[in-house]
Amino acid sequence: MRAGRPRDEGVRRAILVAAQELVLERGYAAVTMGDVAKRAGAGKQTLYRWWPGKGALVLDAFSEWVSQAPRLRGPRRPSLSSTLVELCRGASEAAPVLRALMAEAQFDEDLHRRLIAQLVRPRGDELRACLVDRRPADRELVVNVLSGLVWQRLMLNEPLDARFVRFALRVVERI
Amino acid sequence: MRAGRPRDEGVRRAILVAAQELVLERGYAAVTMGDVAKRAGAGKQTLYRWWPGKGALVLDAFSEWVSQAPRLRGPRRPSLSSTLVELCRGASEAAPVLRALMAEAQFDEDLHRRLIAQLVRPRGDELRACLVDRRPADRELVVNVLSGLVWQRLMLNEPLDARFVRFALRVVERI
Amino acid sequence: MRAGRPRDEGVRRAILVAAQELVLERGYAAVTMGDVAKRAGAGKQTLYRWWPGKGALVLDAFSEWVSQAPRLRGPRRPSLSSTLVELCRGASEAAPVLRALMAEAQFDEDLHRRLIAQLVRPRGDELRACLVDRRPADRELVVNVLSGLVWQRLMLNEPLDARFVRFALRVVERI
Amino acid sequence: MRAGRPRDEGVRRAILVAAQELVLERGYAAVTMGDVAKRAGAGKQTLYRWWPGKGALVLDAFSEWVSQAPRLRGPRRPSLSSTLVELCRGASEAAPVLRALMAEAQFDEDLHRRLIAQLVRPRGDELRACLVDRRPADRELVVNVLSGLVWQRLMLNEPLDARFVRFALRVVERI
DNA sequence: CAGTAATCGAGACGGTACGTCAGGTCTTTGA
DNA sequence: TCAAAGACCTGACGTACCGTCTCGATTACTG
Repeated sequence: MRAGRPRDEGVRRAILVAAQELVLERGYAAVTMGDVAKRAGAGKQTLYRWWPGKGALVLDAFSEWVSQAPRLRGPRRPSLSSTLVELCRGASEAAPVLRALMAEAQFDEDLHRRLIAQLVRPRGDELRACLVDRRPADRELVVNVLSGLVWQRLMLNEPLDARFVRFALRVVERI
Repeated sequence: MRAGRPRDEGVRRAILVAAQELVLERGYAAVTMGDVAKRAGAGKQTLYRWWPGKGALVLDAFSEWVSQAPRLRGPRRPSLSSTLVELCRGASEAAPVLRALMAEAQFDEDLHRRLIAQLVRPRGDELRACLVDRRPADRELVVNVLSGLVWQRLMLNEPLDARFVRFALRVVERI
Repeated sequence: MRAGRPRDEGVRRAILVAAQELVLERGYAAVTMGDVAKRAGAGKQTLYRWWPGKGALVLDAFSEWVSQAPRLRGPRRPSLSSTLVELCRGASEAAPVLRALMAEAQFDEDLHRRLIAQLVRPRGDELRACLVDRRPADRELVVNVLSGLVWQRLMLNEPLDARFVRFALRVVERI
Repeated sequence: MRAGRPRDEGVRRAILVAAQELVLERGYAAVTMGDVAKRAGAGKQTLYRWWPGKGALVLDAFSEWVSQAPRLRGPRRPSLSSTLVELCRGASEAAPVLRALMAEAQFDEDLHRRLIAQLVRPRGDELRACLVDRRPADRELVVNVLSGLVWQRLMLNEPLDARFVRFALRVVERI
């Protein structure tokens, strides 16, 4: 093992919790690294030791939050519609954070990569998994269209509600 | 006429030109209001008198730029494919600015409204105009899908090239 | 007479009144040329046409105010003590303005000259007039000492009250 | 010891030196906090962390300068005349700064207190120390008169030369 | 009585400094 | 070596006021 004092896992969790709370309270833009440090009872340096910036930190904070959410993990393959409903529910709740992260990622190459790896790709994979009985080319097509509709909806700040889900499913069944 | 010294049109144009040049040279994030003022030979206050911030200013600068671009204005209704090609060409050239503006708009309600009114809606309308022979419900569906695909492509920093256009058209003809 | 529209005397008075009121309401430092113009219903240019800056304007505004004050103008030569009392009363009332003007004059050569000509010298002359029966050398000495004591008192923001007058008179009778 | 990085004494000195140099080169009014920061290789925030504004900073810069000057510190009590000569020499050299500080203090209550505590009172005490063989009441009287004469001379921008010293001493011996 | 010249209110303009804020790094003490 | 605390440099922010300018409108005198 590496020499020196080991990383304090409690501190890491405190930081993520603080980041999450503050972002939910004030919104992403109104939270600073210093705020998070203070709330977590940590030093700013400790934040920067483990995360390159606010974006990556908040991304981690909400990755955990999302993965804690009860996802449908039955033995049977989930249907597209139930998956889409679940996905929209999550995206709707976390909409302000998702918007902010995607926005910040436009100015930060590294965050952009992380965001795609931790959020965009996994959601795409979930959808893809519901389409195993489609032709591979069609599969990509549908995944692209659905993901495009959802992200556009987020960035334009329009609701990801049941009406939208019906709309999206109507599109898919036409393809 | 209104009392007082009238707004100097030359200054307005100089500011927009300066903003455009600087954004193209250095990229949106690396340009400050002070830079634009200096390049335009204007005072910062003059910028803030007419625009609420960098986002709105750059949006105006590129709105004019876009509207100067030779758009297809034939007497006949343009085809969907040619419109999409043209739209992707424009979006591809201005991609860095579009990404930045959409990103900034996530943090700025006012800019969000302006962006939709000056960029998002007009492009949607162009597409819609090519679809007059579709059923109204289908029309909205197609416009949404295409616009979603394009914006997603922009935010994920993937190329809006000929291959993408073919892909998008394939989607549309299935609907 | 010179061609062109003649100076509007009403405007001049309105500006002086506005300056005076504003300075009394908010204090010298918190008043701007723009404020005075607005209150007077005048344009800023009109202010700058007739005064070089805030200092000179306020000086004029309070010169008139001071000269309106009922000064002892009897047929007989006024006594030193009554003159000093009167002078301290005036200085005490206008203390904030006097402090500000003298302060501003330290940064403005022109205002410095005006201040001496319109305020410092006249007050010295009033004192001098009470000392005609002293030897000329003594006279200057006393005037200098008294004026020094008063200005020091102003700049140090100490009260110019009856106690001070007694103190000053005690000094003088020793000389 | 207190936690956190301790104040960097070198930075503090660099700032004071920079302030002093710039004020001597350009004059108080032509120096900005930003100038001082740049010259000192410091951030503006660091200046504002330790001083509330330009006035307090320059006051500190010249307080140190004055205290470095070789003051008469003989075993014997210094004479009034030699003290006054020395005081006028210092005041004469630093006249522009003293005028500016006293002026600024008229607009800034906090600076006013600092100025009196760091400059006005100490000089008065030096004079008072030369007058221990006078009656207490006379002592205050003389100190007030001398200090009044000096400050008036400064504010009216008249020379504090040998002639003035003789004049002042003549006044005192009459009292 | 038209023409000239200066005034006036209004407010845009270039410029300069302000004081604040956040980002990210560095330097202590202490565990 | 990690951690908390907080000083530090950097650079942009948006505001305030300065003194000048450019309008249209007004008001005298001048030819």
